[in-house]
Amino acid sequence: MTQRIRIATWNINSLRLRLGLLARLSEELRPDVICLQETKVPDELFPHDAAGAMGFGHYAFRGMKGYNGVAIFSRLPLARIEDTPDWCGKGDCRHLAVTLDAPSGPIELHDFYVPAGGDVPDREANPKYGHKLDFVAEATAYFAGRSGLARAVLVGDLNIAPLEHDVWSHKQLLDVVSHTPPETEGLNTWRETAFHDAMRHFIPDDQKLYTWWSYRNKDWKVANRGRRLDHVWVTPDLKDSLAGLVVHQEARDWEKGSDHVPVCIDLEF
DNA sequence: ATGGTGGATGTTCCA
Repeated sequence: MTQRIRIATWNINSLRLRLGLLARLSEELRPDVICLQETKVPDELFPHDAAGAMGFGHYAFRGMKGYNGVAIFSRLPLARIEDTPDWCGKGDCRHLAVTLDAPSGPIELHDFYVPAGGDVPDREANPKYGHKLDFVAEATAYFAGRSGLARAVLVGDLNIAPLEHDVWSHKQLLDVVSHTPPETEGLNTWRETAFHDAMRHFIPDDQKLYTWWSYRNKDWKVANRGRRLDHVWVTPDLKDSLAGLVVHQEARDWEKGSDHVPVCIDLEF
């Protein structure tokens, strides 16, 4: 008897503003677990009724006022992993880790929101860019120290498009934050510590693949100047369990939608 | 070379 688990990741860009669209995502894609980023809701204002109303009996969240924020809604029981680093010592709410109680056995799930990094790709001129590179380096060191990590899934808005065909124009974006060599090399090194790129498992490297289109381009579909900023990674032992990928591109046309679209991965055991 | 849009906040930050 095979067990299928669907895990979704979505930068929702305000949980409270888009509760209705989250319900729509839940109905259209029927994920077992949804990892959210940019919830932009402080913990004391978290909408506690939302998860249950959408059929998710279990949830965890870490938010702050105005910015950042991550949350996980789940049909499977989950236990929060508490002893995770305070990345760059900033107290930001950019990472949530849980253990999912899946029928096939526990799965360690990491939900990340990597700093966007500002506009100028220069550490000196733009401290946000340095923060982004430092965050990636710290995360790399953390997972490098987790030797033997298995049955783990890492998802989130990593704010870096690492491959040539993760952006609409590799050459034109080499100096644009999200696709500069220090970022792409850093992200690839992080992934290689312990993970396999689950999206590129299904879509070859030479095919364009995007999860984000800027709000600043009105006719996003015509210009199609997208980037793959959202990612799903799995430890190598889960590679043979990968059973499907959905990049829910139509969500970019939802009324008052996010600039990111949901991504789902299916695991079959 | 610039500005374009959107969310939370509060007269500006962040993306």
